[in-house]
Amino acid sequence: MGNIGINATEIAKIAGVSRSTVSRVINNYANVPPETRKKVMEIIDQHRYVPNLSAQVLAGKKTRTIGMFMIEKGHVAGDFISNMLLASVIESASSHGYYVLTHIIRGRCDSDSIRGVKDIFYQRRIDGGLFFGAADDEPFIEELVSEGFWVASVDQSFEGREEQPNRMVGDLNNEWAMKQAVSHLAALNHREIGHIGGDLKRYSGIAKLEGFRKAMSECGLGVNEDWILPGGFHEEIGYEAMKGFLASGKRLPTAIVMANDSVAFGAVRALREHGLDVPRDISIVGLDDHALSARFQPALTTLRVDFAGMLEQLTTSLVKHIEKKKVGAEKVTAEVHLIARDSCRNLT
Amino acid sequence: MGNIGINATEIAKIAGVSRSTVSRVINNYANVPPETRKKVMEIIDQHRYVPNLSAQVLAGKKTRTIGMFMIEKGHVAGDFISNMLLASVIESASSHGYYVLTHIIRGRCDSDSIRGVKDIFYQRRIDGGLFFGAADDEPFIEELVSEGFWVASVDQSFEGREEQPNRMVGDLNNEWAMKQAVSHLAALNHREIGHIGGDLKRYSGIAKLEGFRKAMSECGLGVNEDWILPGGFHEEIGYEAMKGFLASGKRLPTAIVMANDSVAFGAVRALREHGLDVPRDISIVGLDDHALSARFQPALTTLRVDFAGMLEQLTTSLVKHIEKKKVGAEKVTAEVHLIARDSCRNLT
DNA sequence: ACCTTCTATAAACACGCGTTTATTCACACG
DNA sequence: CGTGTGAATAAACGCGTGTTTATAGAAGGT
Repeated sequence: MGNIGINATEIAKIAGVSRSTVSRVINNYANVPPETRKKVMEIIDQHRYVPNLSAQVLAGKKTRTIGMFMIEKGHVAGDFISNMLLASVIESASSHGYYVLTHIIRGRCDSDSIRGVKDIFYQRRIDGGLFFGAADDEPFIEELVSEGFWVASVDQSFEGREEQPNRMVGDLNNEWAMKQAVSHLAALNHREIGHIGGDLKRYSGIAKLEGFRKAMSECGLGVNEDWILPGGFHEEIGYEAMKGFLASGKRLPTAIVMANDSVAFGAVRALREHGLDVPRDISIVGLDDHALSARFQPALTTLRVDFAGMLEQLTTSLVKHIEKKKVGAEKVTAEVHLIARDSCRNLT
Repeated sequence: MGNIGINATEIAKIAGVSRSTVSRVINNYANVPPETRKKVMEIIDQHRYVPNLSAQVLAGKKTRTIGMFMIEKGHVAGDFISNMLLASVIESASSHGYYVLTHIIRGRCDSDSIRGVKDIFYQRRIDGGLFFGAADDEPFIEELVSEGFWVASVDQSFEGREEQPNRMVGDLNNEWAMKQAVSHLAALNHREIGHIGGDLKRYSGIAKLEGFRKAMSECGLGVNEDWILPGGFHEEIGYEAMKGFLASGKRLPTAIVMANDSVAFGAVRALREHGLDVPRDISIVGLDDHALSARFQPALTTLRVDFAGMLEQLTTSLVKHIEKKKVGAEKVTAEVHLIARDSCRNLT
C-alpha cells in the first residue's frame, strides 16, 4: 500500500501533464523544457515512483538481468564457485545497473534440467547468461547461442572452433600456469618433475597436461611417463592416485605439479601415510590458492588464479554486448601467479 | 530467431483457435474440451512456446522470483554465506518453481544502497526477499514489510517485538547451542569455562553470551567475568582477544566456548604462540563446523548448525506466504549438534 | 416451433510503459 | 490577415498475457 504501485499515469495526473511527458522525462528525451522536467522529477522523487520493470520489458526494453548458471557435475558448483566469485559477478553486473539471477543444475544435465535453463531464456527473464562448469559437449548452450541469446562461459575453451558471434569465454591460461610451476621448480634445481592431472574428460584437465608437457620441454626437461598420473579435481582422487603410485614401487620424482590444491591435499596425505615428508622427500606445487592452502601443513606453494578479475571482465563484456556497446574481447584470460610457500625445497 | 519469440497469438493461429483458448489451456481452465486441449498442447510443445514472463506479470501474475540480499557489514557475506547455503536457497526456491535474484550490499547501508534494494522491490522484480546479515536496526526492512512486501531474514531475532504479519525469521537457537557446548565440557569434568563472544552489537553475539551464562547456570557452574572476553566473528579478533588475555597474566580457564570457529582458529594461534597446547592446556569448543575445522590441528570440537535445512524451511515458508498458501511457522530454528573432535580433553 | 440452458469459444479489456503520430498553440513572415 | 514553422505536449498504438464478457451454437424441454 501507500506509494507502492503508483504508476506513470498517476504521476502525470499529479504533475498536470500527460503520461507521455512523464515517460519522456524518465527516458531523457530532448524535447522537454527544463521547468517541465524539473516539476515532473520532483513529483517522481516525492512519490518514490519507479517504473514497473515488466511493463518496460514488454514495451521493448531489456530486463537488465543476467543469469548465472552453475552446472554441478558431481562437484563443480561446490568446489569451484566460491562466494567471492559469485560476488565478483554480482558486483560487476551491479556496477552496470544489471542484476543476477542464479540457477543451479545438479547432477546430470538431463532434458528436464536443460528445459529449465532454456525456459529462463524463453520466458525472457534474462538478457544473457553466464555458465560455470559447462563442459565442451553441452549442445544446449550452442543452441541458445544460435537462437540469438548472449552467453558467456567459464572453465571452457574453444580452441580450434569457429568463433561464435554472441559467445564469450573466460578461462585461465593453463599453459602459462604450468610454465610458472615448472619454472619455479626448475629454479629450485628440480629436474625430475611429475604431474597429477585433472579430469582428462574436461578441457581444463587436458590443457593442464599439455601445458605441463610444453613447460617441461621449454625448460629443457624430459617427461617421464611414469610420473604422469591421471587424476580428477578432488582430494580423494589425488589421494588414490598417489597411493597407487607409491604401491607400484616405482621411483619417485623430486617434485610434482598438481592439477589443483585439493588434489595436492590428497596426495600429501597419501605421502604422509607412506612415511614421506613434504618438502623433505618431495616438493609439491598446487593450483588455485585454496582457502586451506596457506594453513596446510606444510603451507602449500600454489598458483593463484585471479578468477575474480576474470569474471569481472567477462561479466562486463557480456553486459556490453547485450547493450550493443560492443567491446573487442570475446575471450578473457585470468591472471595467474605463483605463491611460494613451504611445500617446495631447493635441492642443492 | 526460430522458435524464439513465438507468442500465444501465433500458437492460436496454428491451432486454429482463439488466443483466449490457448491461454485457458495453459492456465488449466475447466471449460476446455479434452481434444481441444490436447491439440493446443501439442502445438505448444512442438514450438517450445513459453509464455512471456513480463506479460504474465503485467497481467497480474507473480514474478515467481525472490531476492536474496547479502548485507555485508565488514565481513558477513564472505564468511557467512557459503555456496552451500546459497545452493540450499536456490534449490528450495526452484523446487517451488521460483527463481532467485542475488544482490549484495557492501560496506555501510547508505541511502544509495538502500535505494538500490528498495528499487528491486518497487520495480516489481521480485515477490519477496530473503535478507542475510541485516542488523536489527535496519529500518528499511521494516518499511518494506509495512509496504506489504514479504520478507524473511536470517541471523536476526525479534524477541520481544510485536509479530509482524508478513515477516519471517530464521536463526539458530543460540541458547541451545551454548547449552550443548557447556554440557559437553561439563561432562568432561570442566568447571572453569570461559567464552570469547561474538560481536556484541549484533543480536547473534548478545544471544550467544546470554545463552552461555544461562547454560553455565543450568549446569551449576559459576561464571568468572575475567573469562568472558568480548569478541567479534573473525579470526583476527579471536587472536587479539586471546593474546590480550594472556598478556594480562590472569589465570586461564580450563576450557573456552568460542563464538564461532574462525574465532577459535585465532585464539588457538595466540595460545600456541604463548607456548600452550590445545587440548593439553586448554580445551576449545567452536561453532559452525567451518570447512577448516576437521583439518585443523587439533581437529576442532564444534557445533554444527544446520543452516541449509533452516534456509530450506525459510525459503519454503516465504514462497508459501507469497502464494497465500499460508503455513504456520513464521519463525524457523536451525538444528544444532555437537561434533566431538580433538580440541577438548577429559580433565580426570 | 419457441424459449431456455448450457457449452465452447471468440472478442474485448486491462495491465504500465515506450514510442510514434497527431494536435495545439505561439510566433514570424509575407 | 493568411500561411507556414517550430516547439510543446497530448493522444494513440503496440508489447503479450490473463480474465471477463459477449456470442454463437447445440441440446433439451414444453
